[in-house]
Amino acid sequence: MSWTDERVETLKKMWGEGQSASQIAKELGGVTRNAVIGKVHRLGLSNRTAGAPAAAAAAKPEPKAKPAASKAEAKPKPAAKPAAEPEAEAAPAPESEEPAAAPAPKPNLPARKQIIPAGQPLPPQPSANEISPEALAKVSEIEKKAKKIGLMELTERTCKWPVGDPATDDFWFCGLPVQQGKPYCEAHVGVAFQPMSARRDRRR
DNA sequence: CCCTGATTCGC
DNA sequence: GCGAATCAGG
Repeated sequence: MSWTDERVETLKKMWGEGQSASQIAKELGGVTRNAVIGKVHRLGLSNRTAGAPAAAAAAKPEPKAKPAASKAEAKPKPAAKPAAEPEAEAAPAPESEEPAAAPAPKPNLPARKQIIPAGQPLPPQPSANEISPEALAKVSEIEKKAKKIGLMELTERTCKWPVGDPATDDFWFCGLPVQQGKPYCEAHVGVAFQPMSARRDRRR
């Protein structure tokens, strides 16, 4: 893979958005995070434009002539196509950059057909046992791949999700690699940290 | 150990 | 210019 214009553009964009080098590398594909970092430095944008780019520009207005060879400018473009470039430079107004730049147009399908109660005892609290079908399916699926480790094998980055009855032989911990920070693997994090379901239907 | 970016240096 | 290896943290 080489640093084509597009790839560099993606790199710039993502780096500007604060994405990590590894994330960028993953996105681009065919490169390692080292390559990305190396390129970032070569491009001279090791300094992320974050926080107050406008302020930095105002405080340090470099009277530098731009050697930018504008290819688009040389050609008189008939307004045939509104090929608008999302490139915004020299914006007088302070840009409010959103850290969450997810261009993924997720079709929020209301596939919430029914609520499936979790069959497993939930470690945190068996309170709101309302897990999305997807998450549940995910869990039962990874449960097959679970390393099924014992209490002694638990380390700081093994999923500590218990499965089975502790009073039985058939008891083990998931043991898969945890999601950074969390005590569980990705799948189990999904069911462990549910977005506070509206739990107001208390009996009274 | 996982991750982060920064730097070096042979290619 | 490129990026793996390495360094230096978190």
